[in-house]
Amino acid sequence: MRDVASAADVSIKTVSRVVNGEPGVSAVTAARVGAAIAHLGFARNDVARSLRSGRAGALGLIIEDVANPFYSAIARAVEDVASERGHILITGSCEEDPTRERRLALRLLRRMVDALLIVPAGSDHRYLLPELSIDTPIVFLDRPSHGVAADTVLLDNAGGARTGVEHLLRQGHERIAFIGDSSDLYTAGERLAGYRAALADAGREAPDELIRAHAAHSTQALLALPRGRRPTAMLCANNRNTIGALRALRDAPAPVALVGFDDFELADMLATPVTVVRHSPEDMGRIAAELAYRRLAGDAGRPVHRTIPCELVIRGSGEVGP
Amino acid sequence: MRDVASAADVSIKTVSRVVNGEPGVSAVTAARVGAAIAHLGFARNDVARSLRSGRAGALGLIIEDVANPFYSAIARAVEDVASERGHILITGSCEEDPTRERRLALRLLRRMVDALLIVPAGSDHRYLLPELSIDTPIVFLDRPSHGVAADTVLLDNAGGARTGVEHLLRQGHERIAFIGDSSDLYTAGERLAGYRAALADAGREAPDELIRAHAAHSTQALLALPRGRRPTAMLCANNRNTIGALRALRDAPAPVALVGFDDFELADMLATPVTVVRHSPEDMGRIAAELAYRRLAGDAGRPVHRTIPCELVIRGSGEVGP
DNA sequence: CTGAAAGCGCTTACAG
DNA sequence: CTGAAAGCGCTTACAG
Repeated sequence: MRDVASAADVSIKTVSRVVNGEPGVSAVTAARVGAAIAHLGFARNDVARSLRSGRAGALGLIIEDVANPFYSAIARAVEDVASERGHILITGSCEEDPTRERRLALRLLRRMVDALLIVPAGSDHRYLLPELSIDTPIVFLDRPSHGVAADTVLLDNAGGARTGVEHLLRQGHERIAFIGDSSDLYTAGERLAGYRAALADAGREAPDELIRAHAAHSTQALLALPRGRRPTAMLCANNRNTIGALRALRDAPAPVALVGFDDFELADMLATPVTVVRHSPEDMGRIAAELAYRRLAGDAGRPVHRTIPCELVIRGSGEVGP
Repeated sequence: MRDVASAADVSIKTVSRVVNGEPGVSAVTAARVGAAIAHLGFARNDVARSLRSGRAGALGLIIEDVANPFYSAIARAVEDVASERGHILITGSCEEDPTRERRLALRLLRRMVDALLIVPAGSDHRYLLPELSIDTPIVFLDRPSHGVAADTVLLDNAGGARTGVEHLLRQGHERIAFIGDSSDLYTAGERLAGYRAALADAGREAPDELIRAHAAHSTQALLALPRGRRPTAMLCANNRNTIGALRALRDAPAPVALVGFDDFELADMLATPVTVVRHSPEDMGRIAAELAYRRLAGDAGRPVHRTIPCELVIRGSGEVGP
């Protein structure tokens, strides 16, 4: 910028004005500066700009794994919102590891990201308290925060699971299994609660032997149960669980009804197209980013909690009778 | 840092030494500084650090779309390599738009990324020449650069396509279609060349009417050809083309053999499991990132070109006879 | 419409 | 082992 200034015979403040499109520069001066910029191949150094202004022009996003379609859909939606404002997106994968979550979060905050969006792996976010008080908006996605009050965007986990189970009950199923991850995981716990609630409303209880983790393995175990205790239907709590169960069911002697939580590519192309509880990860990412920008625009109201709805998509696997 | 220094009654240089684990600080002093850091909740400002050192501690990655599994696998591999070095990853999706590619590239370079990895959408990269001469390593992935010499990591596109077609020829197919995107796209063009080469080696030519873009639509058109001109097999040039063709083939009266370029999730779970030409996008991302770090470590040798191999995975759809 | 001065928070390049 | 000074390249907050 100093070189441009001396080439155009102006001060660096005037160069700064031209580079940033600020008003108050005569057309003649602006043209001279523009020519010098082009001639020298000048490009603004945004690191220096960030240091002075205190804002990096970047959003930080921490997810479990970018290679998982659910999270990459979120990342893409967040990127689109950031990009509209000329901001960039910094993404980190924490692999369900609270230590990595924390390390990544602090690393991004040291970069002075304008806001931090986080799908938390840990269950204690008090380490973020100093940042929250320092005016960096933090938004939680998919899972709630612990120990700090912050904007949050969740799915209707319990409602979606309930809808799936109610659908299976309507087909006449009596024994409906639940295949999910450990209910320590927030979303798995909520979906299990929805499953239980649907059964309770129907006057049934959920036998412990029908509630399982480790999709592929436990589906085989369920199929090996004696007739009468064997489930005729199952709710799979996420896309990985569903795919694991489908692999195990491929060799099943008798058909088993299946509803999966989360839609997935090619669900409609399998031999028996898969009925799913669908939602929009794109909406989750977009809404979270918009909440962050609202805070940056000065909204200092109480933390906001938004819920993304779920809907049943009927394709075939959930309509198999008992 | 200044506050820490005065709290610990040392200079900021000493605080800097402690924060960065540099040697030459007595244990007593280090402990006093450490206590002040903990007490004040100090965290280093990495933007200031980057400005002074000239390095952001970040890798920039430009891809077509993070939500596409091929690219998210690359992004994840790059992130893992960057993360080992304490670096972060900034990702941008350019949607096959040369203007967005350029805008994103310049935006990342203004942030002083240590290196830029790019899956190019455009066909003129001379706009990067000033940066290359300024010692920012740039690595091209999946498609070659134009007008600048740079490290490049490509798939064995032609070889992979040739392998797929040779496999279909061995099954006795005489009329093998090619379903791909416009051959303006580098990878599509290379795969088409491999297809042609395999047919030429077998003493056959590729009739123009069997070479098509727009997978779903043109698969239907091919099926509507009169017997004798109708293909009995097809090579699909990428994962999107394959899925499009599979949707169209679902209602086909007679089975058609199919080999797809790119593996994809659930390929083995479809009614007829899909034979594919498989490769490793993870290797592509990892190798590209390693090349970038080798340059940063001082390697100033000639641009390197690496090729990722392809292999045929036999699953069923490619073994359907004519 | 234009510019001089200060400063963002660190690291560099020294000196002692 | 420790620190004083300069400077990275901008923007801020002024003054004229």
